[in-house]
Formats: sequence, structure tokens, C-alpha cells
Amino acid sequence: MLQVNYIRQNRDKVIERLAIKNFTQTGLVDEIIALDDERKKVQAAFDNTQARVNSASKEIGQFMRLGQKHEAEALKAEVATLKTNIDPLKTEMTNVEKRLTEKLLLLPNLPSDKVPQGKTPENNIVVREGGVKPTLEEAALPHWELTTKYKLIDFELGTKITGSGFPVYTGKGAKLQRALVQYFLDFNTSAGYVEYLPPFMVNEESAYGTGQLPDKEGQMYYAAADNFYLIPTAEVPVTNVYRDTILKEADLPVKMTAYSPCFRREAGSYGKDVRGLNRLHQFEKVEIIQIVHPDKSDEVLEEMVNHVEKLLKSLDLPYRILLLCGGDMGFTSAITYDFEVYSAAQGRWLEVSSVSNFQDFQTNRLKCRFKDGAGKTQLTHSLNGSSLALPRIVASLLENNQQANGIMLPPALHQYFGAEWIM
RNA sequence: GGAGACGUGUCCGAGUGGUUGAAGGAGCACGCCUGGAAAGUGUGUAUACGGGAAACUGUAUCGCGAGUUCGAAUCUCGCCGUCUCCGCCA
Repeated sequence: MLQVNYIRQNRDKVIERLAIKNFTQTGLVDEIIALDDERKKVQAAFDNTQARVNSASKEIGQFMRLGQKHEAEALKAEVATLKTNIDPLKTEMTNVEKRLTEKLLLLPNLPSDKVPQGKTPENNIVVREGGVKPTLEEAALPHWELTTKYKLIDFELGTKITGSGFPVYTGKGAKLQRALVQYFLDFNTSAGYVEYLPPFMVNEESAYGTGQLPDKEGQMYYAAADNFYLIPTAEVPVTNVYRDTILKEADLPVKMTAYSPCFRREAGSYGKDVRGLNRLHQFEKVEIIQIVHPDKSDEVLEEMVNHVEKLLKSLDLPYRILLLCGGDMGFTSAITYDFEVYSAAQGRWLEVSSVSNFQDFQTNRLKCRFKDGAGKTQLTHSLNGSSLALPRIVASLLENNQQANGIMLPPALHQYFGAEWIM
């Protein structure tokens, strides 16, 4: 959530920046400023009246102690009158604050200066590419056939047990998942990220904290009996570790990594997008998260992009890095880089990571702050990225490395998988 | 799930209706003391919002929410959480 004071001081800039994200309800910005004006007015009125009540109450106490009943009674009468004003003021104050927050929650984060204009993925900018696209045999198979051929994943079984989009990994397929998770976590902890194993369900407050609510309500599975949400990414529970926290400047940066299954309803998806591993309701992912000094978040974003790139390189997969345009970015992000790997048999790029700087948008909701050198409390910046999401990595590994007699795994995985080939 | 106890600041801990935003202690920060340190000693040490150039100041906050009262950390109700015992259980 943007800070009201920032909006007040930078009204025109806010509107201009929001346009880059194709957010055109500019009236909302002025509504927010007007509501904030009203809030101040009402609060001043309330504070003044309450101050008088408080001081009168103290005086009443003094009179009572001295046994001056008449004086006390006179003051009580005055307070009674004041109180008839206070109740409506208080109601109005709560009301205005609530309306202000509601409006503020509707404003997406402002895109940073580097974000290109554009409405659709075609406007994303390819920052760089790496790896070599393999040349496959005529008889090469898409991953959903390879997983059957080598008995790695049973999609139909998952449909029977739960529903479509909930695959069952079997044998080598299950082991490959485990190997990848282990490898990714080790890779991240070696770079100084502290490993977490968080809850896979969160309460409403946490879902608001990272911005899943109220924006993406329909995308999360919801356990109504307990009012819990199944996490769509480890970002949610792990970033909330620092909700309502004031850190010391020396504690920064906070670097965390976590494996978790991710649950996504993916309402509205269909067709070739959801074939095989391309889009699932439940999948495995390892996430990296940093909470940093606001002056550092730009450079930390680059650091995280380089980190993920190094990891992808170690898997010998052809990849490219995209700088997302305003229209393709998430609600909470100020700048996002997507990583895609080339899935050779499908002949298409698949997103396997998304690295974003949220600046103070999440931390403002989370109230995650730090005390600076001058003893002033300010908001930290938060960033996160996938490192990495498994299914599409698996799809690409299988398709790109298939040979007549099996699938050759990249050297980085041999130790973890316990073999060089899937046969 | 049942019964009971409890929930105060960074931590420990006092506080059962009236200058209590909160005693006391510890920790931490800065200073004095010291050759240096320890000990000792002095000062400071919550957050949010409003007003103010600032000093400072008003309001709110003692798990959360509502209520009683002129006045609530203190009384009442609801919720959440923790602990103990019982039940159940991987």
C-alpha cells in the first residue's frame, strides 16, 4: 500500500506512474487525498473534545478526594454534554479511516522509472538470453508423454484423487522433485539465505500483508471452517515473519529462503497453457526473500536476478530474462524480471521465476520497519523471487535432454538425484 | 474437545477504578569514573496519528473487540492466544 503522505506530496507523479501500469482510475487518488483531509479534520475535533473530557475527569478526581461534591457534579454535567459530541465524532473517525484504508488498498504499487510502457507481454523487454536451444530429433516427445514413458508423473491418478492440476509424482519423478528442492535450497543457503519451512496455510492478516488480499481473493484456496488461506507461494508466510516488527539497521539485509508447495486456483486458465506441467493447482517452489534498507533495494534486485541466473545456468537450460512492462506486472510490484526457460519439444518459453522489488508497498502493509542511524523509524523494502519453481523446470529438463535411451540430467543434479540418467 | 490458570514496555516484573504511558529491576545507548576494562554512577530508552520551524504538545494504545463509569491496565461480556490437568492422536 502506498503511503498517504507520499500520495499527497506527489499527486501528479502518482497518477502519471499509475498510467504506466494501465491504472486509469485517477479519481481514486484525489478521493484518497480528500478522505485524508477529512480524517485530519475529524481527528482534530475529536482530540480537542477528548482532551477536555480527560482534563475534566482529572479535576473531578481531585474534587472527590477533597470532598467537594458540588464542584464535581458540575463538571460531570459538563462532561456529559461533551460526550454527546464525542460519540458521533469517534464513529465518524473510525468510518473515515476505514474508507481511506479501503481506497488505499485499491491502488497498485507504482512502477519504477525503469519499467517500460505497454499493455501486453509483447511489450516486455528481453534483457538477456543464455544457454543453447537443443536441436531435437523428429521423434522428440513433449514432457507429458515423457513423464508417462518413464513413469515419472501420473496426471490421471491425481485427477482421480483430487482433480486436474494435482499431479502424482511417482518413482524417479518423485525423487527428481526431492533432488531439485534440495539442490535449490542448498544453492540459496550457500549464498547466505536462511532456510525456513513455513506454514502452508495463513490467516487473513498475513494474506493482506503481502497483498494477496483483497486483490487476488479468487486465486487462493480457502479453508472456510478456520478462515485460513492455502499459500499460493512461500512469499506469503515468510515475508510475514517480519510483520509488525521494528528491526535494527544492523539486522539488514534479512535474507530468507523457503521451500513450499504452492496452491493456486488458476480460475480462467485453459487449453495448451494447462497441458502437462505447464500450469498446475499444486506445485513445488523454492523462494528467496530479502528485507533490506530502502537505499539498497535497487542493487539487491540486481543481486537476486544474478543469483537466479546463476542457478539456471547451472542446470544448463536455455533461458531468457525479461523486464516486464507496466501492463504485465503484478499489483504489488515496482519492478519485475521474469525468467523463462525454453521448452524445446513444445517450442515455447515457460516462466520459471519472477524476481520483484516491492519497495515499501508490502512493508507498509506489514509494518515492517527499522530504526535508522538517527533513531528514526522508517519502512524497509522487500523483494522476492522464485529460485525456482519446479514443474516447468522439470518440463524443460525432460524435453531438452531427451535421447533415444533416456534423459540425461545436468551434472549439478547428479549427486542430488543419485544418477546421471533417467531411464 | 473438556476443566482450570494466565495474557502489562526489548525482557523480567509491580500494579484490583483517579496526574500510571505505566513502580522496580535487567538489557541497550550515551556520558562520568578508569591506564584500559569490570564494578560504580548520571541521563536517556514504545508505537501510530494530529498540531508546531523547533523545543514541545494533544489523542489513542497494558492480547483483540465491545460495554459499565465523570474517569479503566484495574470491573463486565465476547473473541484470540499461552500454560497446566484430562481426553484424543501422527
